[in-house]
Amino acid sequence: MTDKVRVRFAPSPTGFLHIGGLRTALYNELLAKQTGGSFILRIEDTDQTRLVEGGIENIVRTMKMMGLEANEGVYLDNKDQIAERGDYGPYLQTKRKDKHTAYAKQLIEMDKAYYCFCSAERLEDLRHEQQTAGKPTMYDGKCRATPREEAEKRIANGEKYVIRLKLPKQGRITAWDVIRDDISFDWSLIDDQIIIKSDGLPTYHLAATCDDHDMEITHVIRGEDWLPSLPKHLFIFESFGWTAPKYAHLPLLLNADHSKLSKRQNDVAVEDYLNKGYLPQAIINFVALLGWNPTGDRELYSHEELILMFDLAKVNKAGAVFNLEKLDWINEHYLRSIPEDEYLALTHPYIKDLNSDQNFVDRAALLVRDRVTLPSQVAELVSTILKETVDYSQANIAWKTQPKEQAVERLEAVKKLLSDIDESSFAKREARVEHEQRIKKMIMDKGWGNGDTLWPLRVALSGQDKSPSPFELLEVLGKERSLKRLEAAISHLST
RNA sequence: GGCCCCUUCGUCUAUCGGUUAGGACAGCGGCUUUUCAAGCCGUUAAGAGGGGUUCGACUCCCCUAGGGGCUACCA
Repeated sequence: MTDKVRVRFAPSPTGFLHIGGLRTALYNELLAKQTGGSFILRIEDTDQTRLVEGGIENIVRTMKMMGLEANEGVYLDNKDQIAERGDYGPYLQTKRKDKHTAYAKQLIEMDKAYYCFCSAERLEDLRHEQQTAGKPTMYDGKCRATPREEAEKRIANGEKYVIRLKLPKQGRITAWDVIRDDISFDWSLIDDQIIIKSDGLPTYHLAATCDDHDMEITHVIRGEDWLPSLPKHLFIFESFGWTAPKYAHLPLLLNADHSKLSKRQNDVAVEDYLNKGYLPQAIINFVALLGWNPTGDRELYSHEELILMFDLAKVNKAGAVFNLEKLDWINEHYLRSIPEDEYLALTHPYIKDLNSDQNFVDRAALLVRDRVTLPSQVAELVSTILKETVDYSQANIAWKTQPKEQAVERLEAVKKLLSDIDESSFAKREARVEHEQRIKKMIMDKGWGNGDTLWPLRVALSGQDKSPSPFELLEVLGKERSLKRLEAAISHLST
């Protein structure tokens, strides 16, 4: 036995990485990294009816994109093929079928489990009966007393069967949870859970517990929806005489109406957020703080800082509403603080076709950096600016009630002022300050107002009522484009 | 219905018996300003209810209410 922390994220490959699963994976990873332990990815694929083609690859790939890579278990090799690493494999649960079968047999030997021959129909009828009688719906224990020899004979005769846990029928069990402390349950209300299905594969309850033991998992960090089945899991550990891992049941992620986060009300796939352009570090930051906070007076943490500060015992008990406004705010923050070239790479796909001058495109993108929440939003803000010919029909070039003639006069003056500057210093990066000083000086000298000069100038350059400042626009457009637009605006006003 | 869990501003949260109950997002207001953003400053807003325990409860206990989860040969 090691005393190192060994934790696992164990999704079932039903298609995609769920945002709640991401947080579970993250908390596992944080604990592992913090303690120098192992973070294991195990795939729980025992439900053959719910397998989705490519589901495993998708989950692993998404985790990798999020910066969450398991150092043990399932991964994708350099040919993008599912592979496994580590000394506790296999890490694909169905490959462990023989182990599970053996453990189930052992439980039967120990009289901690039994064969059950009840048909799905009988079970359904039973449930229905109990329901209408207002009683708890659970297995009535019909096969519990069937002698093993008789059961084995029936199996030999080809009868279909499942294996059920033979749970105590009286007394209480008190379980301990890192987040919730003691929780106790009445054994009489807990169902004799099926652990081996009629297809021979184990259910979660057997597979997860046995695998956790075999893999020497020290902490099971999983969603709160597993809390009710904790006694069954502890029963399995106890039956084998194994030491159970520490359990930490995470509060659920919620819809706005406080129901369990669902597809109907929210995007629940991590890739949905990635596709929209949310940055991995923003999603991680956001999700980490849903249900946990190291101090309460700080919102922005890098992955490394989260690793340093994470504390499982400080995780909240109550569910957390998944609120996109905060995610937006965090994303804006990261979008503005990443290196320029990263920002450009993110926005490029949305705007690269708007103008053939890619340098122009890039600088326009930079112009609206503090106006966007998501990279895709640059397109709308920048499309008018990037068009070589500006359409003024939707814009007001003249300021407020300013006469057209006056706007023309101001534009002519600016045009004249700018035409003497040579191209290279016109468009250099620091030029916006020079443009501003120069133009404002002229306005002062002439005794004009800022508004009646700068508004027409800005709209002439951008073609938009709302846009970045004229000085920035001049710099980004460069001399030729700027002068062309001034002319165009003047002629638009003169018609 | 039964079992289990949960309950601080609209939302995410801090507080681990003594605070003017703090921060953040959103909202609102202001500053700046040629517009819109950004930025900066300010501001509205909370301990579900009722009992205890205690000199003193958001904090501990009980009850009630409300919410959620589970109740599958799914995880």
